[in-house]
Amino acid sequence: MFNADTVVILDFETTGLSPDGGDRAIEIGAVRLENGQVTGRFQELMNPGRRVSGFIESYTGISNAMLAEAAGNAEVMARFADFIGDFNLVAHNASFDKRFLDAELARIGRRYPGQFACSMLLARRLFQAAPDYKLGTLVRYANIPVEGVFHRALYDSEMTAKLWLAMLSELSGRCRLGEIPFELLYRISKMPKKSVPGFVATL
DNA sequence: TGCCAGGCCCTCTTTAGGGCCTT
Repeated sequence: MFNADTVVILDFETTGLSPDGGDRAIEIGAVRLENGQVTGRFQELMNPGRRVSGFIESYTGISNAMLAEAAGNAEVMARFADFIGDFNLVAHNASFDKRFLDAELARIGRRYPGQFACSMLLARRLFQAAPDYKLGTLVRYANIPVEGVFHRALYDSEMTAKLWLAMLSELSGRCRLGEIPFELLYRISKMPKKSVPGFVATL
């Protein structure tokens, strides 16, 4: 197998774009990848204690009625902190999900020790010919079958996991490494774009 | 009252501006 590291790939649905501006998580979805296989899934709605906008209802398909029946953020995020444990994390445009994860966990006094990698940054370096770097575009670019609706947390995390595996496959096809550790992917995702092809050729 | 993100990346750049990506 080309990656023996276990990673948790996650996606939040939220009330808006900025936790600093008062926005909250309303759904968390995640898959655990072990040896390239999905070995765990997590999906829960959470009630942020306020109504969400009509825009968010239509964007996510998550209604105020659905959230009214959900457990509160603290209860759900505590379960999610147990799920991620000390594994490394991945999300598409991770700077967004990391802000919400940090904010929601800070509210309940929980932390995570792993590194947080971004599939969008890695795609910009490994799929430089892609037309753009939206999750849906990259999934189609990598010829990953689409069989659900984007903008729900578990589905988007499943698609991000498949994209992550497609990038692992792409990289393993371009180098001689038998196993590609998370640390290497993380390092490539932070490298200047121009230096990536030359670096990969040395592996 | 009125406002409302932020990190990355490119370029007509670095004493900056604007588009992308996430909800």
